[in-house]
Amino acid sequence: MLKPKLRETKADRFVPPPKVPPPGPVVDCGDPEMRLAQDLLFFAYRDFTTVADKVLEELELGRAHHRALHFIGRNPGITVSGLLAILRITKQSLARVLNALVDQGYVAQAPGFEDRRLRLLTLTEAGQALERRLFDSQREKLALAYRAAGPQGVLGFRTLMRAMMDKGARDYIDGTGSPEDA
Amino acid sequence: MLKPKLRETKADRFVPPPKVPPPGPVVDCGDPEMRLAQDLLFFAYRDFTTVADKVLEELELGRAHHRALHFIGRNPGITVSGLLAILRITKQSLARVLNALVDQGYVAQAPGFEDRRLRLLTLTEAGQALERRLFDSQREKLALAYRAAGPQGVLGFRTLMRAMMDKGARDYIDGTGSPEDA
DNA sequence: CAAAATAGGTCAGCAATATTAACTTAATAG
DNA sequence: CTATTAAGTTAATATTGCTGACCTATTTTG
Repeated sequence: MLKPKLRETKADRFVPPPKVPPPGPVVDCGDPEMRLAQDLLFFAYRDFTTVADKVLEELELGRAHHRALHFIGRNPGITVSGLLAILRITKQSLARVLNALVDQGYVAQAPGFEDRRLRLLTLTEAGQALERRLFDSQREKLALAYRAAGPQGVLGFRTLMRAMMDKGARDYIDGTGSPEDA
Repeated sequence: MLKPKLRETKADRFVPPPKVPPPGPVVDCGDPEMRLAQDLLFFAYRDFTTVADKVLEELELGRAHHRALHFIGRNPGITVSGLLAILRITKQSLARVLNALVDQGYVAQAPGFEDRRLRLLTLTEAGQALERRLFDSQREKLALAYRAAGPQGVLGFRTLMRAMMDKGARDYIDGTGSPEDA
C-alpha cells in the first residue's frame, strides 16, 4: 500500500484535534440535564406557590383568587378580556373568582371612558393590602433565591424564563404588547 | 458655630462617596424586580406545562398523569409513599391517577423484596414510550431556553431554582435524601 | 339608522383534580 | 401477640376548570 504513515511527517504532529466548543458557548442539553430542568421547575414552582397558601386559607380563598389579584394589581385598569388572556381560563371560570373578589371588596370595577362596555378592574385598598400580604410571603423566598444566584445568575434566570414563554407573554413582560397577547 | 466647613480642607475632597455595591455581589431585590420574577415564573411554567397537553389530550390523560409518569420514570422502583411525598397530594388523589396508569398498562407494580408491603412502581415499555413523547414535547422548549441563556445563565437558573425549593426537595434533587423527603 | 360585532354577564351541566375521613388488608416490628 | 406501617378502598365534598347557550349594553359598520 502506498498510503503514508501519518505520524512520520513533522507537520502532522501539529494538526489540531477536531474542536467542538469554539463556535459559541456550548450548553449541555442532554437528557439528564433536561430532566433535571423539569424537576427544578416542578419543585421550585410547587414550593413558590405554596408559601402563599396559608394566607389564602385563612380567608377561604384559593390560588385562582391570588392569580387574579396579582395580575389586576400589576395592571390596574385591565379589562376582563385582558385578564382572561393572561390566565388562559374561560370567562365562566374567571367569573366565579372575580365575583367573589368583588363581593368581598378586594376588586373594584369601573366602566371604560371611551368604550363603556369595558369593565376596568382595579384593586381596592383592601385588595392592595391583601395582595401585598400574599406578595410578601413569596417575596422572602424569591429574594433569598436571587441573592443565592447573584446578579449574573439572575440575568441567566430571566433570559431562560423569558425564552420558555410564548411570544405574546414575552412581549407582555417586556412592556410592549397588551395583556390580550399574553 | 465652630463646625468646620468640610469642603475647605484638601483631605476632605478625597473622601469616597458612600459606596453601596462593594460588599459582595449586589442583587436587585426591589419590588419591581420581585414582581417581575413572579410574572416570569407564572408564564414560563404555564407555557412549559402546556406543550405536553396536546399529547395528553389524545390519550384522555391529564397533567396529574404526566407528573406521575415523570417521577416514576425518574425514580424506578419508587413507592407509593415516595410518590405522594413528591407530588404533595393525598393518597386518594394519587390512587385515581395511578390506577388509570396501571389499567392502561403504563405503570407496573412489584412487591418489595425486603418489605413486601411496598409496591415498587416502574414504567412499562409503553409507559416509557409515552413519557418519552411527553418529555420530547417539553425538551424542545427547554433546550431553546438553555441555549438562549448560555452556560453561565444555566448555572444561575439552576442555583436560583434550587434556592426556591424546600430543603427536602433540594436534597432530593442533589441525589442525597430519598423521595420521601422531597 | 339598522345590522353586525364586541365586551361582558349569566345559567346549566359536566369533568378533572384535589380534599378529609373512616375502614380494610397485608406485612413488618416490637 | 400487638402495634405499626404501606397500601388500597369507599364515600362525601370543594375547587377549578370546561362547553354551550343565551342575554344585555355598547360600539362599529354598511
